[in-house]
Amino acid sequence: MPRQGYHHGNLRQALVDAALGLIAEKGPQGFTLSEAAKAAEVTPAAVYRHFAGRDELLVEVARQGYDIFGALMEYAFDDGKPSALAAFESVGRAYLAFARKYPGHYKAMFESGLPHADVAMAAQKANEVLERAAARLSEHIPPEKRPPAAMFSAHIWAMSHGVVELFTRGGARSPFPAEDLLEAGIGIYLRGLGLLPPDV
Amino acid sequence: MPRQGYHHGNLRQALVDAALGLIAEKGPQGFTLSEAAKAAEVTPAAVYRHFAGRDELLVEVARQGYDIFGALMEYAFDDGKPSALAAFESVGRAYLAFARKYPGHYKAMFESGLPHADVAMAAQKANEVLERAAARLSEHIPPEKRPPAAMFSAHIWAMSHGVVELFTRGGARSPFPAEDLLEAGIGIYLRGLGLLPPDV
DNA sequence: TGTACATCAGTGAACGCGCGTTCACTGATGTAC
DNA sequence: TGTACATCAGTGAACGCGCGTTCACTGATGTAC
Repeated sequence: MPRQGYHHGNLRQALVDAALGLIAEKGPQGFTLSEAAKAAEVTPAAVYRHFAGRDELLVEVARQGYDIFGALMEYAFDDGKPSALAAFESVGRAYLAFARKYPGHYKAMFESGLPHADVAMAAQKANEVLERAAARLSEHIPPEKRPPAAMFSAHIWAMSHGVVELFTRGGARSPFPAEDLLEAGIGIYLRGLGLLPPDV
Repeated sequence: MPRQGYHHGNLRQALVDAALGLIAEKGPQGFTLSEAAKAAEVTPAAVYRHFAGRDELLVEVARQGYDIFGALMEYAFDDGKPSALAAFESVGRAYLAFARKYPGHYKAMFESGLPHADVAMAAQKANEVLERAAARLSEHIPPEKRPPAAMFSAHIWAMSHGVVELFTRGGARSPFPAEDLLEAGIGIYLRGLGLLPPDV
C-alpha cells in the first residue's frame, strides 16, 4: 500500500500518474496542478515538495513518455532482426501501439508544445531509433536512388502521427481500423521505395 | 474604418479575427473570450451580443476554417485538370499551404477537439474533395489491385497532417523544408500505388 | 528496548489573478413624421 | 430639414470559481543514544 498514514508512499510518481490520467482525458492544456493533487489525494501545496510547479510536473510526464517510447521502439526494432524490412514495420506498429497504450504520455509529448531542453533531448533520442531503422532498411536500395534516411524516417513518422491524431480519436472517423490503415500506408510507401515487390 | 465611435462596424467578424490571432499564437486552449474581446477593443460582455459564449465563438472560427479549406482544396483540385495526378499533387500542396497561411483556422479545426455538429459537417465536406481526387486518380489503377479511395485519401491526409504537426512548428526540426518533405513523401507513396513510373 | 530529538513530507488557510458570465444601464444610430 | 423616439450594440460593475503559488504550521518517521 503506497499510502500509510500521514506520509505518502511515493507522491512524486503518484502525481505523475494522476497527471497522466488527466492529460489522457482532457489533453495537456486541460490538466491542472490542483486536480492532479486531488487525484493523488493530497493538498495542492504538497506538489511543491516534489516539483517546482505545474510546468515541471508536465515536463516530467513528457520525459518519462520519451523514455518508454524510446525503449519500445528499440525493442520493436530488435537490432534489425529478423530482417530490416520486418523490423521497420514492427517499429511502425510499435508507434501506434504506444499512442494507444500510453495516451497521456503521447499527448504530453506531442501536444503540449513544451520547449523544454530535457524533453527535446529525449525526443531526439527516440527519433534516432526510427532513423537507424530507416538507415538499415535503405541499404537495400541502390545508392544512386536512395533517399536520405532522415527523410524517409520523417515520412513514416509523419504518417504514423497523422493516423494517430486523425483516426484514433473522436473527430474524423475512418472506415478502417487505424492499425490496418497505417500498415497498408507503410506498405504502399515501402513499395514506392522499391523495398517491396510491385505486385500485390 | 470599421470602428466609428460608439458602435463597432462588424464586431462579430472582428472577434473571429481576434480569436484567430490568439489561437495561432497559443492554440485553441490558450484562447480566452476576454482576450479576444480586448483584442477587438471591446468589453468581454459585448461578445454576448454576437455569440452565446466562448465555445460558440470557437465553433465559428472552425466553421469558417473548413469553408476556406474546402474551397481551397476544390480550387486546387480543379476538377482533375490538367491530369488526375497533377491535380492530386496540387491538393496535397494546398493542404500544407492552408496550414501555413491560416494557422489559427487550422488549429481551431484540428486541435481544439470540438465535437460540434456544424464543424463535423464542414469537415466531412472538405474531406469529400480529397476523396473525390483520390477516386479520380485511382481509376488509373487496375481495378483488381485498386485500394479503396477512402483509404488512400486517408493516407495522404495523415501524412500531410503529420508533416504539419511535426515539421512546420517548433519541436522536431526536420532537415528538410516541409513542402519538399511532403511532396517527396506523396511521390513515393504514389509510386507505391503504381501511379508513377518506378524509376526516378 | 525505550526515549529524545531532528528531519521534512504534507496541511490548511490565504493571496491575487483572470476567467466566463449576468445584469441594469446608456447612448449612438436609424426611422417616422 | 428638423425633431421625437424606438432600437439595440456596447458599457461597467459585479458575481462566483478554480487556478497556481506562498507560508507558517504540524505531526509521522527515522536516528542517536
